[in-house]
Amino acid sequence: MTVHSDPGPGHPRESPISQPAPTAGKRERIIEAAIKVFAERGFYHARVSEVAAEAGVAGGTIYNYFRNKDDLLISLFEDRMEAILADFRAELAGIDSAAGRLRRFVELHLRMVAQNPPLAEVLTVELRQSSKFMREYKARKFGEYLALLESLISEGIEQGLFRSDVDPKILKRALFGAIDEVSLFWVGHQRAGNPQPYALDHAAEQIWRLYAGGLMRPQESTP
Amino acid sequence: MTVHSDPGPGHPRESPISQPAPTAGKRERIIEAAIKVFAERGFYHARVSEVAAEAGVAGGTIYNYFRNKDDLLISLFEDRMEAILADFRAELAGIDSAAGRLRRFVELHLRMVAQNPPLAEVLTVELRQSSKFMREYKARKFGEYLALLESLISEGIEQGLFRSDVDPKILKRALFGAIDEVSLFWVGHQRAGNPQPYALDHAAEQIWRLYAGGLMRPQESTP
Amino acid sequence: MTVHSDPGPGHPRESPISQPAPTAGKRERIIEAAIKVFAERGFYHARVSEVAAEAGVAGGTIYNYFRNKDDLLISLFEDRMEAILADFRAELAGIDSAAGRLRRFVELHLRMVAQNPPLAEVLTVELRQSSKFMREYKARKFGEYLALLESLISEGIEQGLFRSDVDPKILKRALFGAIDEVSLFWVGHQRAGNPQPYALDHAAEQIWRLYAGGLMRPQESTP
Amino acid sequence: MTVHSDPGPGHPRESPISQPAPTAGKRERIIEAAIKVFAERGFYHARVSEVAAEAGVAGGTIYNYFRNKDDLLISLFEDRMEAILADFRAELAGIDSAAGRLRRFVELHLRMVAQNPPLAEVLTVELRQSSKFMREYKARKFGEYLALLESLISEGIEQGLFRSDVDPKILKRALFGAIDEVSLFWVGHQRAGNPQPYALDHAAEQIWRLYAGGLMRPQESTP
DNA sequence: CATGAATGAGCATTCATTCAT
DNA sequence: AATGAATGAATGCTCATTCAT
Repeated sequence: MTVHSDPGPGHPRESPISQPAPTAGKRERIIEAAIKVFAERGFYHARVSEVAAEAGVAGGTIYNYFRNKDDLLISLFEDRMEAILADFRAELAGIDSAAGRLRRFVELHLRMVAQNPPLAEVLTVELRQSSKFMREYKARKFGEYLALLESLISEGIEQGLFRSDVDPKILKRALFGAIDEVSLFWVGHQRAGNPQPYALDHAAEQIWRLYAGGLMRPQESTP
Repeated sequence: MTVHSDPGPGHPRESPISQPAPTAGKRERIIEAAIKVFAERGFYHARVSEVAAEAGVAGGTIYNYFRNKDDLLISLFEDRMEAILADFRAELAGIDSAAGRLRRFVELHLRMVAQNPPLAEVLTVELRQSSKFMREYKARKFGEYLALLESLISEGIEQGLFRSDVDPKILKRALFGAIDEVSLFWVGHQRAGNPQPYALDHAAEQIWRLYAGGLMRPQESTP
Repeated sequence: MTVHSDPGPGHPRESPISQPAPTAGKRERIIEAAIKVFAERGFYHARVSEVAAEAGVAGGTIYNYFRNKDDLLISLFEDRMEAILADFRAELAGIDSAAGRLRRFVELHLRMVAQNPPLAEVLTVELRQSSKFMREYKARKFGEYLALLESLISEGIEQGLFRSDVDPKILKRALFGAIDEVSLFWVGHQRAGNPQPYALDHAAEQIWRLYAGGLMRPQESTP
Repeated sequence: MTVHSDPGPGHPRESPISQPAPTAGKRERIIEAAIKVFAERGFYHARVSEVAAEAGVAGGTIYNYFRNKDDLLISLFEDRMEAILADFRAELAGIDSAAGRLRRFVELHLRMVAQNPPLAEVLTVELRQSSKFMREYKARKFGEYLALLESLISEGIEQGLFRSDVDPKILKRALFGAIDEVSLFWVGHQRAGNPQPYALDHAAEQIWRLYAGGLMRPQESTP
């Protein structure tokens, strides 16, 4: 499934019954370690040996599971984005109104940030840097996330709930950028040892209220 | 003024009368070169020697004007941010209504992006990475820009134009994030050789309409 | 007999009666694989895992039969040189004249090259490199081959067939070097996908004629 | 002239007047060091840092003059082969008879070996190994040396001095192989701390006598 | 005996920075 | 001030070897 990364010796994903393979979870542990280390030190300042130490494996072991440092970042991204997308889709499936779904999306993103700040940092900050190849890769993969967001806006328009003069191509980015920036500041503040600058659910409410007000047709009021 | 960077042999800013010193503009040329190279290759992939070549100076010359590579990025940031802030303040000074000023802010940011895409890339992308020191530095310096934005929102609330239940601390970040994301996608698209995904002034209008709708008190309509 | 290499699980050579052990031939398969891989990639570029793959065994299995990579090369050398020497001695046993035996030696060497080019490459090229220890080892083991050659020349002198002013110590090396160089060029040419630069039996005749002319006393003519 | 290697900062070859450039001789010193270290330890066992230490420069300096370790070997080869060829051509220019020229060639090769054993080792041993690219490169460059040898044989045939049934394509290799093997054994013996196994000029005489006897038409006698 | 995942020593190479000229 | 050759610390990656299963 992952094209660019060796699934690793234990091939954990391919043993459905899976009495824990000898290497079960090793790939996972490396990814977890990478998220932590990349978030703390930044991708370029992080040394592969630090990731290995954090994962409790030898340096060379990383290369049994990932082609190189770049591939570790990409695989991490792909792996976690897939899980997040699946989670989001499941959560949104039970909600009828486009407005409710969009609101839920905002909440879900910020909940994810609150539950796993280092992951949020890595997913949104680290991949902006790195090689041209990785920027392109990220753009592609990240597109799915934005496509989901765009579909929520488009649905709202189709349902006659949102104003018809909004451009979903632009507003999906505007909304994502808003959520992302609010998240990252919060995450950075935490890391620096400061108290929370604001509660994330308060932020979710603020953002949603703003966008609801901007998106909805005049007669609608914020739910 | 610049604490961390050597103003350089010509000290151009300090000789107000100054017929251009023999090295006048050398510091400036290096900064211009750095913007170009950092935008193209990313801060970590850019080599100091590439910046030097682009600026038409020898590698060692960079170090007559900047302490090190980090300092070059920071100085660049400081230098350009000051100019941008001064420009924005001048532009906004002539506008009365908080709504008009906020709208103008969005337009100015996107105009800046359109006029100098590499600068936009460097200012918003490159500084997210880098060392802990630089992240903190950026947060501080960047705060002025956000403070300006916050003041515009706060004014709107004080003037009774904007809803009183919005949190300017959060919404300034939401608005900045929205503008930034829309900008960066546009910039990245351009760099990749693609046609523009959207016109930036159309984007400015969309963003403004959205935020206006969300910020303004119900009885107000988008201008 | 083999001091430095584990004869392996089947110990085939030490059980003279022995119906082939379950692993019989595994050591042999590894050696064959090593000859192929070392010839193709060179000893230093060849990876042990490549040899294992070529032999159809797991990487670790190599180490049940050989101490390490160096030992694999040495064992290969020893093994094949013994077989070659036995073959040569048997072939030469039936020839009376020293001249005929020397001529046959040249033919046998080139026939061996033609029949097994990769082996020829490994035996003569790869062992020149490698560690000091291996160079010395090779010198010793290889000496037997040269000793055979020297004995043929010495016999010719004793028989009054060859000139008495030739130095067998030097000429054995000269002759070996000549045969070897002619062989290796031919082998390299083949590997590169080129057509044969010359027929090896033509080369054998040329070399023999040259050495016969140079070695034999004036009144003698090439047999 | 050298295509694949940076001639280095001082560009010593390009300053014909050459008051010693600041880096004069640095490239040369590195090559000398490389010859010594490669001969002692073998190309693959030699570390770049050892070459640097031997040359009295920092590790990184090597890379101001050569692209990488391979390029150092190739450049070394090219550099010295050119000098040797020029030397040989000059020496041979003053000799009339093909036989005399061929004899001189043998003497020159062995003289070169005696004067610079490490160079002889590197030129003939180290380049046989290494990557496919280098093998091909060597074949090309080394061809010039062999072409000179072939021309000497061909001339002898044309002059009616050598037998017309000898194949210069094969015999040039046979002769080179003979000289080379005799040389390398001598060199290896020296390095191992043993007394010389034979005098090199004695070897030259033996080889020449052998080839003269084999090449010359029956009525000719060795000069 | 066979396996192959795990190990970690080893090393070429890069590139920011210095400093003699 | 400007230069650019020299420096050497820093690190990603390879691959021979081990050993638990």
